[in-house]
Amino acid sequence: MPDSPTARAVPVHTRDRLVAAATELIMQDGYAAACVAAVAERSGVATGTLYRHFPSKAALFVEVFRRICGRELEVMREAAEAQTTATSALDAIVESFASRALQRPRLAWALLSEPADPLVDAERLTYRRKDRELIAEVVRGGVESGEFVEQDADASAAALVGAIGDALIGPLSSTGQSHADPARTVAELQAFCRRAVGVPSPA
Amino acid sequence: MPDSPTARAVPVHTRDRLVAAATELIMQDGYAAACVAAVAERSGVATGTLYRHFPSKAALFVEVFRRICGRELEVMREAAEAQTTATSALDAIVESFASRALQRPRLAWALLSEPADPLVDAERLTYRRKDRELIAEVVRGGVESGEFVEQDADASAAALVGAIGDALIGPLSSTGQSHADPARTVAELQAFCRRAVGVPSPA
DNA sequence: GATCCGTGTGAATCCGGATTCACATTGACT
DNA sequence: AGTCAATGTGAATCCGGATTCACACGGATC
Repeated sequence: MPDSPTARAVPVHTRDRLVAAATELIMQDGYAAACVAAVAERSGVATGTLYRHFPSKAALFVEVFRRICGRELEVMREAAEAQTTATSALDAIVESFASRALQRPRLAWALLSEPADPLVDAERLTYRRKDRELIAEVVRGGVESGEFVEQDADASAAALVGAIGDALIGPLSSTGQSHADPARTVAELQAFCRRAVGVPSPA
Repeated sequence: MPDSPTARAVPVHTRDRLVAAATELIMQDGYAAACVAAVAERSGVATGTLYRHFPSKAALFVEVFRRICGRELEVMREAAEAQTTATSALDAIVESFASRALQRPRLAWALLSEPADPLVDAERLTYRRKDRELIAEVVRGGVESGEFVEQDADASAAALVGAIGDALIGPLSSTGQSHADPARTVAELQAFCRRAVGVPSPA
């Protein structure tokens, strides 16, 4: 039975190759470098082919962002849910976010603040909102359990998202300089966040 | 002595008019709406004239950003220096930043995170760094005086800048919805920042 | 084997701005 | 008056991409 219908020569749906190529380009050189021509070339297809699978460049990248951000969010959520206290959940979120951002700084920057199409920006905001919601959830839990002081969970969550993002990507924004000591940076940030939500000082 | 040399018919150096027009456009509709044609029209000159005073559009907007951000920074610095304790200085910075950002949300967003030319982005980063330095200074003071707990002032400053920015403009990012209760938002943010640097709870 | 559909091709085209430039105008200085 | 520098004009031009489209090609269906 040569060449059965289901066992085609690993064509790997072109659509997926396009998404993969776009993802790689963003990881390497950010959104700016991810022009249609580059994506097509990297996928081994012509530029026109891209439009057989996506109505526009923006649509392709919305999908790319959706996939990446979705996974990131899931990782954070799982990290948080594996913990038993709000404090350790907060630590876990920071740790998760930080370690991944520091490993792929370019990607982190692209995801968090690199200029992009309006459609892509909208997608970014959607996920940022989800990040806030996840953190707000943790904060609410901490306040209820008495681990954290009384506070407006949504306001704190917004501030925490900003703090985490800026502390990690702010300093190295687009310029390639990395943090001197990642572990220390993360620890410092965790301490900051704990204090911010009012975890009693360990001293 | 009709028409003395110094009393020209209020020409108001065209250069300044261009800067003013560009500033107004940014305040109203953000960077995206500030195209060369619009700036020129609003200044009452032709597009070509812009290039008599600036080598490029980016150069014009770098100057615009420099002026605005410089003033904002100065206001924050003065607000901080008028205080006698690090805690009140931190409060004053947050209050200053917040009240101004909430009054001109569109401008705040343009200044903090709207996509712009690389040159303009670079200017933005310069001022963000200065913001960090100002706050780091305050944090250092607080740590020394014992008002704040021991911490890495630079790391905390980066996180604080992010927290303040996100808490204020994050939620309303580009979409016109404003904060329900500005005063409450500011108070909540001040409390967050105090806790974050380890000011002993007022309770 | 005729037709159709899904897919691929890539040069030509379109598009939104920024930028240029040949041509005034005006005031200053000789 | 004559020259020059500075400034203004705005239509024409340029430019970096995204997007289109007329033209294949293979496999499936009838």
